[in-house]
Amino acid sequence: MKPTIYDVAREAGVSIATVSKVLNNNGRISDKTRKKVSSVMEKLNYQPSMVASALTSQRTGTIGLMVPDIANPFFAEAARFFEDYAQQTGSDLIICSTDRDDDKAARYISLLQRKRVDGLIIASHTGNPELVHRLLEDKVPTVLFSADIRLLECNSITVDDYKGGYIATAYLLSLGHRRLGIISDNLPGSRLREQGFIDALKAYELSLDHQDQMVQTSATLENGRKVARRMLGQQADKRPTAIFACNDLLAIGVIKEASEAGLSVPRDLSVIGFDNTMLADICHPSLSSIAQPLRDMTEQAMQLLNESIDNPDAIKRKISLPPELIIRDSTSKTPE
Amino acid sequence: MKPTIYDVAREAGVSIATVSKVLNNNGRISDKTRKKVSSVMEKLNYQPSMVASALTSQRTGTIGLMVPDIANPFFAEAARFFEDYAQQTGSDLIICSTDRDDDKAARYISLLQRKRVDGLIIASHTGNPELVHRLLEDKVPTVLFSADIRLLECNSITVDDYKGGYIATAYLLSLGHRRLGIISDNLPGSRLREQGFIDALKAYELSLDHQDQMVQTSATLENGRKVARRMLGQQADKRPTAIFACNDLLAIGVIKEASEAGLSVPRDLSVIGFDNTMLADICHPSLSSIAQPLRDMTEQAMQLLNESIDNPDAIKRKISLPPELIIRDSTSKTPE
DNA sequence: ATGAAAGCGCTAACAA
DNA sequence: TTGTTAGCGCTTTCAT
Repeated sequence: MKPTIYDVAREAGVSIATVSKVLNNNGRISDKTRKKVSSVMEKLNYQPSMVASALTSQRTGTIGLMVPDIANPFFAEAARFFEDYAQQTGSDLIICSTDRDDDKAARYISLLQRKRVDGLIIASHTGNPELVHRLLEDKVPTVLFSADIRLLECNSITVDDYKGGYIATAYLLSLGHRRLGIISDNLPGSRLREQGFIDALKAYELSLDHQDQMVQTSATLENGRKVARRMLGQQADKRPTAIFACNDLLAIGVIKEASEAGLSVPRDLSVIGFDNTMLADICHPSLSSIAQPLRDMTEQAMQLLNESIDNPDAIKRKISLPPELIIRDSTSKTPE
Repeated sequence: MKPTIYDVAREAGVSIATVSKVLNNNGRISDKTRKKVSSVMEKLNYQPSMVASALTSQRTGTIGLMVPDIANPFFAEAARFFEDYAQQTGSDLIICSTDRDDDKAARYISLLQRKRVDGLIIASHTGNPELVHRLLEDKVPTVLFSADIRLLECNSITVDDYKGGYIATAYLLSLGHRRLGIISDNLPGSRLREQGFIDALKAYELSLDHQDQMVQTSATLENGRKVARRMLGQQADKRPTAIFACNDLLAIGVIKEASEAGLSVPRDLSVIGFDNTMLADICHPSLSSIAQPLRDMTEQAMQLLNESIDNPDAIKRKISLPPELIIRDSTSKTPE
């Protein structure tokens, strides 16, 4: 069996309280006994049980990270940052993919609570605010990430979606484009991106002529293609010369479809995405995109979470960080 | 405070043993008390502490997954499968990114042991077999994933790397290519892929003329570009007409570099990758690749791990699964 | 500076 | 069928 604190104590000829003290480096311990105990620990290859210490200290040192799908590059990249920040405080991450399924999310939340995680980061928008509401009632330290529930008094970190939509659009307009299309998904953040899009058009005294210039779909490459097919199927003087897709996957779908339809990106069509995932670099032409400041966002989120863990009654904050325009090869000026 | 088993027992007018029994659905309990207890649990919103039960049962229900980097799509995709299989047994995953750094890996292993995870999946090749060796000595249920340490008697799941290298190469040869290049990384599996490459050449009575046709580098897009630059910089009748890259990222680097150098893929150069990550679909032209059967591999790995958890002395097995050739648009016949 | 002892919230063997 | 009780391996007062 694994050695316990008792084994160490016996072998070192001290009490378990003493061992605990050198372990946690608190209380006053003479240098001599500290050395003695330490050497015994070494010798026995003692690995203190965090499950036992969690039982007494009420801290597990693990935090739960809920994402829609860890195989999605945006969330995988975010998870990596979270992991790194967690590690700094000696914590680790349990990762849960919800597939944006409320039942699955509920089951995972329940599991994480039974595991007594110190806190929760919810990067998976669930359609159901009730889930988060219950967490708040139970005073479970929680922060929403890259998604917010505005009517709920909860911690959240988001990119400024409205501004992101605005600058993406303003950029396309500045390149001379006047017929724009937007493809968004069905998440709350995307409503804001759409609003930014519309307001940017207004600033140029433009507006959307017809439905087909603004469509919502769930975020897959295939859906990007489908929508593009429809948008680009219009006659040449009606179809958009630039498309703003609310995430990179959709944008790449557009690029692929355009290429296959014989349109050259960016010569015949400019495309801009959102999220600036590693995919933006990989597709061809490389994708201009609106970057979420992931590193800062995760850092702020962890900070908020840690504060919330230290003081569950701390006032809740909603923090929004600025997006950044990343220009690559999928956008260019209009011909004339 | 959160309600405990005592609260439930008191409220239901029974002993904690009874509560425990209805909780775990064992022992004989009358229907009446079961109902009573259940309703009290419901009413109090009782969430049994898994840390307490872990302390007694010696099972935490969590398994550790060590990967080089969870932001790497190959491992993110694998993690997703692992998560799904873990969920079936009510477990969850702690994910650790090692960056292939032995110290970091060692620290994570230590952390996971202190957390008393039920088992470890190591998908992160560490240069140091000693780490795994120690786990084996401590009888920590462990399985190596997509990497093996051949001299160590340990569980492992791998794709048949040799065969993968062979069929990739045989495929290129069947297309008429005779001047081939290979770019591999510095992992053990890649040695096998190289061997498969060489043996396939032999079967056509070909061999490598010179060093430049076979280079090793670490697996990044940028490195793929660098190597491609060198390979393709040779005069036209010397440079390879097809390149086998030992993973998708390198392959995509090659494609990007070739395009920029004015070569058309696949007309002027065929490229094939390895791993068949989602990136293969996203790049342009889409990438032919050797698929690792991730779903099967993860399933087998979880099965091996579970057996190993149930019986730490179970005999160790090394399982190798067949790769599959996935043809997309980055490969084609030679002109003549 | 060190130790005794009382929990933390469960499980499981044994009694009743 | 139900309850008593002794752990599981720690932390933390409170004595000494």
